[in-house]
Amino acid sequence: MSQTYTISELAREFDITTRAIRFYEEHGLLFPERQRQSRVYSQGDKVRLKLVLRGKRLGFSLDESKELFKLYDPQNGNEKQLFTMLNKIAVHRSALEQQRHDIQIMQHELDDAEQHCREALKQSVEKTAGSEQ
Amino acid sequence: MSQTYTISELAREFDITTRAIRFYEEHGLLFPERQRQSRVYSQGDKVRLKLVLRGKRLGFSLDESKELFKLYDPQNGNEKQLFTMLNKIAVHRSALEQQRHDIQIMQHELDDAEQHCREALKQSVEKTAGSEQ
DNA sequence: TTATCGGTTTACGTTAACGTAAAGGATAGT
DNA sequence: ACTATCCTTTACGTTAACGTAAACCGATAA
Repeated sequence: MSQTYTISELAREFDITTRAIRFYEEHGLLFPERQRQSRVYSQGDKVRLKLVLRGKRLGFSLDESKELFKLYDPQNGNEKQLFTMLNKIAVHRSALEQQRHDIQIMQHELDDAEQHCREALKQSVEKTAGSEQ
Repeated sequence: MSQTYTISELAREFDITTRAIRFYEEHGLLFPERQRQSRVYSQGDKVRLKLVLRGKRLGFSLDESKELFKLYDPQNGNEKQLFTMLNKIAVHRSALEQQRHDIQIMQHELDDAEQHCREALKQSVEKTAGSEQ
């Protein structure tokens, strides 16, 4: 038997609320089983949850993450569908490239901002030192 | 005189609606002047708009972008504020690092997905070829 | 002069992603 | 038996980021 998890275990581990986890299930991102009435989450559920949260950090909507799930699992349909998939993969890929680019630029901007900040701080400290007796 | 822009020029250039642009102004991200009643956008406004949209692509909220503006412009306050700024810069920086990491992983996942997809496609094509006369 | 483009304000509508609260079942400890 | 601790469902509330529509002003081309 592979390990399973309760809803609050997952909530603790990923630092989210149980409400959010149930919400993700409601929207078809998780599929826990049941013991009596309680939800029991599999490894697969945990992985999907991780993917959802990673997507969120990149600004993906839940629907977009759901789309990615479809791309990841090997549900190879007919040829037309496979081409559609390849297309979607390409689209996601270029979006990620754009993001990488955006991040690089922002990092440089933060570098500049930090430098300006440090210089201003230096000035400030010197002035203070100069006015001391 | 440096160049200025009308609202619809910016809308076209960045492929957004004028409504969005006015919304950003309402929330203190842009500060166009007025000619009669019409808004006139400066280079600075254009740059800020670009920053906002870049932020959006990375999943930043408008408030977060607004915060970044404060970090970028040289409004060096007192020392305490400067330290606060350095702190915020560090926080943003680590968020960007996290995102870079997330992107790398997702890119690998897309690689895998594409490979699986191509293999399935190959199988499918071979089967079709085999059943031809 | 009338119609057509922009542009404007005001204001209500919408969607996503939960938060929050109410009311209650199941089980374990005292 | 009582309390506490998880879990459940149901349902209304909230925030961000606009969309959409109505009603209107000002310049300009026919």
